[in-house]
Amino acid sequence: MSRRPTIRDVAREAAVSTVTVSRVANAPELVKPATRERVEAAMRRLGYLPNAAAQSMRTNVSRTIGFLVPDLTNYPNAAVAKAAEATLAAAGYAMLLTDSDHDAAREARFLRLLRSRQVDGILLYLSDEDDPAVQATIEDLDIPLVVLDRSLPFGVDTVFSEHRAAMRQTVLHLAAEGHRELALLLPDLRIRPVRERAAAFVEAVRAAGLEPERQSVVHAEPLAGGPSAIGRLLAAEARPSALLIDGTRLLAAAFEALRQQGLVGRVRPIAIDVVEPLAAAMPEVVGIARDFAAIGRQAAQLMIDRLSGALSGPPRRITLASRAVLAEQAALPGACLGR
Amino acid sequence: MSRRPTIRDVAREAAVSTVTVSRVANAPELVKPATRERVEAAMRRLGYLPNAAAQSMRTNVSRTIGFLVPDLTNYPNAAVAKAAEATLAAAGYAMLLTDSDHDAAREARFLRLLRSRQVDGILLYLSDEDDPAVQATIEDLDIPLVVLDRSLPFGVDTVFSEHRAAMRQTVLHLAAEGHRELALLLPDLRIRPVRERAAAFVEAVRAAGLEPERQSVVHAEPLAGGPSAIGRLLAAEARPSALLIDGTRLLAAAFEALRQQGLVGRVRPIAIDVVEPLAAAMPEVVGIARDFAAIGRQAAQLMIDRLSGALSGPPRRITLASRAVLAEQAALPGACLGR
DNA sequence: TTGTACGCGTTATCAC
DNA sequence: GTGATAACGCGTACAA
Repeated sequence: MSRRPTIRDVAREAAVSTVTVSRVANAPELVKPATRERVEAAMRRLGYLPNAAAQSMRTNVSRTIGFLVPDLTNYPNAAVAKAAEATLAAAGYAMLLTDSDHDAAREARFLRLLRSRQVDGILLYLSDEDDPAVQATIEDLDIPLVVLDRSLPFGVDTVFSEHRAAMRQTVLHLAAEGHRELALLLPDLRIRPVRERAAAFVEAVRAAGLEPERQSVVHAEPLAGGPSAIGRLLAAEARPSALLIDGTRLLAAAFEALRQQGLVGRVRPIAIDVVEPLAAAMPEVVGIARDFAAIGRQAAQLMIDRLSGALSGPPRRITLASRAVLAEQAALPGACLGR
Repeated sequence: MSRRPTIRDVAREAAVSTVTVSRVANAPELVKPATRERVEAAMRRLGYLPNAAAQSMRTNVSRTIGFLVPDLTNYPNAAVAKAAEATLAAAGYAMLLTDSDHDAAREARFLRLLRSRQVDGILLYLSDEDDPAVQATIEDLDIPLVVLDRSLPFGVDTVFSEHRAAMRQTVLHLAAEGHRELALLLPDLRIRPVRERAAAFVEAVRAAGLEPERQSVVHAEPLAGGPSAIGRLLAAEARPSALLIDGTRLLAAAFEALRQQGLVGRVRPIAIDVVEPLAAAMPEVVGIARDFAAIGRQAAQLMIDRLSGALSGPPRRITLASRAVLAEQAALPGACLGR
């Protein structure tokens, strides 16, 4: 395992200067075909690969994008990351992925780390859009940034999801089915989608003419206090007849609570942003879905356009729709899930 | 947005040489405290961050690890990647993530790309362990490689999962419950876990004394032909009474087929390697589980030890267990899933 | 069409 | 304890 071949080795092998080798790689049209072939043959013979670190140093461009997510095992994060990676790779960019595990301190640290690693831009899923330290770090960034579905108090390129219409549709649908008590179960996070959904729920409940004091919005930790908060909700005398649940983890917690209290089939579960294979397995449960691949593609494309200069000027804000997909209650197995 | 400060700017600001600045960053104990503080102050004032590309060029070390997965939206991939990233980050390594989307050609390409990006090592989930081009690319690699649960015809550091014991246990359990016709549903991939499970199933069926010709192993594309292959299986006259299903996607396809044929509740579904929140939502379905976080940690640690020199010598093979977790059939809602 | 010369930001080496 | 200097691999003026 000897030293890896450099541009100089190739130059020697092909009996040209390093400049010519560099040109064969970066601007082949400037090199006479015969010379080019000689150089390419030498490259193949030696197994030459350009040294990205050296290129990056020389050009001040790494063709690498950082992506920071709160939790990669959360399906939306993974799906968006996957689509973004594919789009970036097609444009010649690699993706440096970091997972903050919902820790704002780690987020600030990773942002600096990515910066120090010379990434050309950052795609960002924040776990707390209010955190001042993180906000300050972001504002200090001197590279393009694309934020995913967060509201920040300054202008940034952002890919938003529209959450309100689908929520409204879902609530109206449930009201039309005769549900009089609804509950919305949300993770306890300070992020835009949670806030939008809560606000839209309250509005929609009013629009549907449901008694406001019999509807509830519960913020729960999916893992820690989640199940018990849900348990309390279900034990209340004005128990909801339908439960809108945000995310796969809370959905699992909700099922557990329903099972424990023998309420399966008596409370209709409606899932928001649920992992796709699960949605396929239990379509009767899905309420609101998003096209995560499209989100990832758009975010990556926005980044690519910023870096290529195809897009310049003030922060761009893209909004993608959510979809309400509700089966008829009549067609539901409802009573049959769990125990 | 002016030029980013370099080590020279800091040196000037602190009235020392660049060497001293470098030492403050890399070997602070060699610098007199007073000097060190002056330098650190200058760093903070200027917002200095070392240029990773320059470091990498000088030292030939990037402190970056590549991770290639077949599909990031597949829960096991994401969970392993997350744990690996956390372990690597704690050791000062960043993770360059690529997704081959189950395309062997892309795998070979990404391996070269990672190499060209000067990653110090590669963690590898292969989508086809038999592909000769990929195998050749791997053997050519001159950096540490940790393979995840694949059998390759040459020695490599590998983190395996043990699949057989749990499969055997599960089959015996089902036989004891009275099931006489079993079917195992696997993705159509040439990878070790699929082969191990198939082999263990055949063995276990024999050990349980079940009639071999009434048991089946079906390889199905999760998306394309999957549902129809499952449909045929269920339409056969010797229809299985229990279905062991590998992976979340096939599980979804299986539910769809069961629903279509009105067999929900008459065929017991048993899931292998299923996404965790789904397992929490439908515990009655889970059959075999693995600790993906442990897998990711072990793989990352193996890599770190290779790079630090803590581990040297012949390829290391680590094997982690699977867990059979079967609820009693009597306690199952069985008859109640889907419609 | 090709080559010479230099510098990107950092660290290893060796001298002081 | 600190500094001068060279070198890492590459791309780019500029010259030929």
